[in-house]
Amino acid sequence: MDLKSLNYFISVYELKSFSAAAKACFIAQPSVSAAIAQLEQQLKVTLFIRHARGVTPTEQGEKLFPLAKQLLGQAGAIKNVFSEKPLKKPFNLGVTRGLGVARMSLLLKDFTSAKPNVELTLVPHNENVDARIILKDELQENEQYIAMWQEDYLLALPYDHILALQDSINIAQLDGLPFIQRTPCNAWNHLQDTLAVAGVSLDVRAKITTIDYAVGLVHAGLGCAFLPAYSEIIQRSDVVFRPITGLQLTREIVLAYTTSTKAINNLKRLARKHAQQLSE
Amino acid sequence: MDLKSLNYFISVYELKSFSAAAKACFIAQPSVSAAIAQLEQQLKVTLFIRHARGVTPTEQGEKLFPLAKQLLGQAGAIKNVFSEKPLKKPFNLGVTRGLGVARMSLLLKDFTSAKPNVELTLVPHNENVDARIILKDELQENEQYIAMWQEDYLLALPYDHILALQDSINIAQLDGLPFIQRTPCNAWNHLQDTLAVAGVSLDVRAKITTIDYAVGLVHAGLGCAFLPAYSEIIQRSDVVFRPITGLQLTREIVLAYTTSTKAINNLKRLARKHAQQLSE
DNA sequence: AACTGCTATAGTTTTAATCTATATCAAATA
DNA sequence: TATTTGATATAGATTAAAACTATAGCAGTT
Repeated sequence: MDLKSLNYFISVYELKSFSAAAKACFIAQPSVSAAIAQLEQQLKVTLFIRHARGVTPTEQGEKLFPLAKQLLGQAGAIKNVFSEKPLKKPFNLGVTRGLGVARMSLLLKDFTSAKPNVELTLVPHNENVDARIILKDELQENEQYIAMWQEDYLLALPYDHILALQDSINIAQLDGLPFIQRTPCNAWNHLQDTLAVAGVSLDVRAKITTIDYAVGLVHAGLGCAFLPAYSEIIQRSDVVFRPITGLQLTREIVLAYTTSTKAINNLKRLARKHAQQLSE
Repeated sequence: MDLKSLNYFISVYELKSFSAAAKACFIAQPSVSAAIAQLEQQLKVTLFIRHARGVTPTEQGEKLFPLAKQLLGQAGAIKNVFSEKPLKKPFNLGVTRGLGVARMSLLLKDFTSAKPNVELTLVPHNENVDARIILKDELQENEQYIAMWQEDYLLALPYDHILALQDSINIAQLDGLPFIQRTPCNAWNHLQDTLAVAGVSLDVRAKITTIDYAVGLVHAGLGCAFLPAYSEIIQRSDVVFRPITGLQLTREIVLAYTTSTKAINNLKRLARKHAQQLSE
């Protein structure tokens, strides 16, 4: 298993086709065929079901994809570590909780790379800022905004949880379930209200502030959690996300600003780009 | 850049010798020489200074080592993902905050893999448990323990912070420094006491519960933090850890238990093994 | 000074990746 | 229904890369 064959795997996965992947990777189709077959042999799993027209990933293929993506991303990051370094200049960005460190890092990395003279400082979102990334609920009257990310709240389950076999979960099935409570969180309050009406109670095993840690504990088997299902936690193959029937909660994340400077316009552009990328 | 050449790099780095690495990797020395030269050309950096007898890593080589190690570790983990799966059976493990999700995951993965009939549940450390992993300070009278991890509290700095150029930081240099406060944390209280005596005050920019998030914000440039410097955060190349002169604080993490069952003995063995590994 | 131990270079051999050609199969189209 | 199209798999050839053996060159040790 090497980076190149994983790159071919990712390409096949995304394009659902050996020949398309071969084109994308500028090699011949039989090379892709052989590389995937070799990878399957090395990992002792079947990664794709071959059809007359294209391929579909197996469960194992689905599991490998985010892992391969991450590994290649990290390899790319290693290469980046050794390139040039820019100078800096203050830009205060307010951030609210639970935005997702990884996607924020990608955005902020782009922002600071695109303008080498910008020195970013992250501050709590209720301080004096140049711009801020917050929940739409948190917008103030003097602020304009652009939409960034929108996420449904879903039930996070360990991948081997019995309920993970269902496409969705009904309220009654939550009764007595070990649960990780995220607090403070409006959605949690909504969930509690809905459960109370239905006469359902949860077995709260931990109270956690950060989404990342909540996901980590779901994975470790501590219980389930009700979380905004954004891309970087959905991509985890070890945690499954399922909608709760009759409970539809969404949060919207926006870039808020009061005046448009050059740096803010640049950030707006990047925010749109990153919002678009993550919705694909 | 591929996994194989990074593996050779790691071997050279650890053995400080091309020929020793060649032996360890079961290839000829000139192949190692060529592979490292190729890697240096690809990354456009010099990784090792060649001596008549052996090599020493450059600053860039030092920087690449943890990154390469992590990448290879992750690649190995991908391979592990596709091996067999065991059945389960309850074992309640209490865990205190700030243990480090990654190293805990490795320990717990080993634990659950070694005994396929054990179903691990993580619970807060003050509940009824089979065993718990806690700070030594948190030990109770009826508990025995084995030592696991010991960590000095160090100042975490963004890698490009001016203070990062020093080997250690004196108290006066902390005055007015943007800071991420970790709370609740005994070491923070000690730090505050020491600073108060010295007439030094910090510019606290955020209050964070989790160590991981604190490190994330240090990296993002929000400020510095005073954190236990355990392996997985030390390995980050984007955050530098420095001792504070005249301030020596250490925390000890232990595996605590009241009775010895088979599963606990197995966990004890693994805890020792993991403690040993992380001290190398 | 001679010996030892190391890295680098040169040229050769081996291995792996990739190529072209084409068989086979299923889906789409006329 | 027959034909065409588009896809993956297999076979054999070609190319590129990895690794080899041999040895030069240099510094350190005895």
